[in-house]
This record gives sequence, C-alpha cells and structure tokens, in this order.
Amino acid sequence: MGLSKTEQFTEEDILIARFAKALGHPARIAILRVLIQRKACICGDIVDELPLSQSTVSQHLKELKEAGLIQGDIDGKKVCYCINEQVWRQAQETLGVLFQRYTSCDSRCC
Amino acid sequence: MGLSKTEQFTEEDILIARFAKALGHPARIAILRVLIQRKACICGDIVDELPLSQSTVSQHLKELKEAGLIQGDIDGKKVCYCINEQVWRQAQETLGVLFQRYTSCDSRCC
DNA sequence: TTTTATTATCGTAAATTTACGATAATAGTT
DNA sequence: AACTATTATCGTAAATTTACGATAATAAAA
Repeated sequence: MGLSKTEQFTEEDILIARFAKALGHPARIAILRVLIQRKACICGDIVDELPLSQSTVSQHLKELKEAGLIQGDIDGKKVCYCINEQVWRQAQETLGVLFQRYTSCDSRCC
Repeated sequence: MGLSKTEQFTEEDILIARFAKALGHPARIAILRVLIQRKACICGDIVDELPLSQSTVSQHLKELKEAGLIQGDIDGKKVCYCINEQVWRQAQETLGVLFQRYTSCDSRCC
C-alpha cells in the first residue's frame, strides 16, 4: 500500500526509522556533507553543488527539515540552512545505540 | 521518476544512503532488534513478533539482506537469519563518521 | 514601481515501496 | 509417496518517492 502501519511499532523504532529514511538518499547525504563542510550554514547554492534541479534539491531540503535534521532561516532574499545540532545529536544517539546493541556474538549464523 | 541518479554521487554517499534506506522503516528496525536481542540468529518466527503478514516480513528481510546487514542460512525446513557482523560494523562506521563530522559550530544559524 | 534573484510550491510522470493473499518451492514427517 | 510446515515469490493495489519544468511568492535592487 505504500505507507507503513506506524501505529504498530515502538515510538523509538519509528523515530530511528524516520531519521534513517531521511538519510536514505545520496542527494540528502551530499546536502548534509555540504552543510557540515562549511561549518556555518549556507543558502541555496547547495543547488550548485548537486547534480539536480533547484526544485528537486528544495524537495530534499524539505525532507531533511521535516525529519528535523536541518533548519532553514530566512535571510533576506536567501534562505540559510544548517544542521539542527540538537536533533542531529539525537539521531546520532538513537542510531548509535542501535548499532552498539549488537555486541559480537560469534559471527557464525546458527 | 522514482529512482535516484546514483551515478552522480560519491560511492561513499551512495553506500551510506543504502544502509540508511534499509534502516528507514520501523518494521526493519524491529526485525533487527529481534535479531540483536536473541544474540544468536532465529528463523521466521520473526513473523510472530511483528504485526505484519508473513509475505511482508519476508520482503523486509529481503531488503535487509540486500543491504548486507543480515544474512540468512538455510537450516532444513527453516531459515536462520542473523546480523552480518562485518557489514553491520561497516554501516556503524560510515554512519558514525558522518555524524561525527559535524563538530558543534555554534548552534545558531547564519 | 518595475525588475531581478532566490526559494518554495504545483502539476505531472515514472519508478519504487508497502502490504497482502495466493501460490510455488523446499524439506522434513508420516 | 503423500502430507505438512516453513519460507520465498508472484500478482496486485494503493501510496509514496524522485525528478523536472513551470509558476508562484518573497524581498532586495534599479
């Protein structure tokens, strides 16, 4: 059907999946990389860095914003995006915990 | 169009996105959680733990397998899934590096 | 105020995802 | 050999995603 039965799962799992889903496209990783590299936030010249049209980049920015990972502040004619530090740390934490929860049983299966 | 222009992005970014995408659904997080909790691998009674049909769970398992995060070994009538330790660590590493690359500039934007 | 630049949104098309039931495929069991 | 249990796959439907061009919306500049 296309959308998940989100009600049936843990809040935690839904949150992790939401963060992961936002990271689930190369363009969005590339966008985040640009935002991280410049340390300060930059505006829509992210578009110039990506091999995608302006509208498509805008859509990706929207998804990252909806996941909370970035924020955009209007600065005159332009819009300034940057990592949302707090949410970023939350994503780092929740995903990190998931990964660490697997403490090497012997790699053989069964 | 539905699919990404994967050619245009970094191998690294594509890899990260692939891992993240696989983690981008609560059901798949739940599956991984089951596999982690039991430490050893278990079979399709994952189905009993999830609020989804057998075929749907099978589909999610397939996606996790295609991302390399899990592996499934046939054991007679049943199939035994478990975390693929090596790939798991790789995902942990690549995602971890991305997250750590952001070292708190002052949270204010612009 | 008209123009220009920047960004978001709308409309659209094609591919993918999610979900399920039904059915195959496989391997033990009887 | 027939049956049963387990899992994968097929077929299908609906929602979502990805992508783009075209157009709005906004604000600075001329």
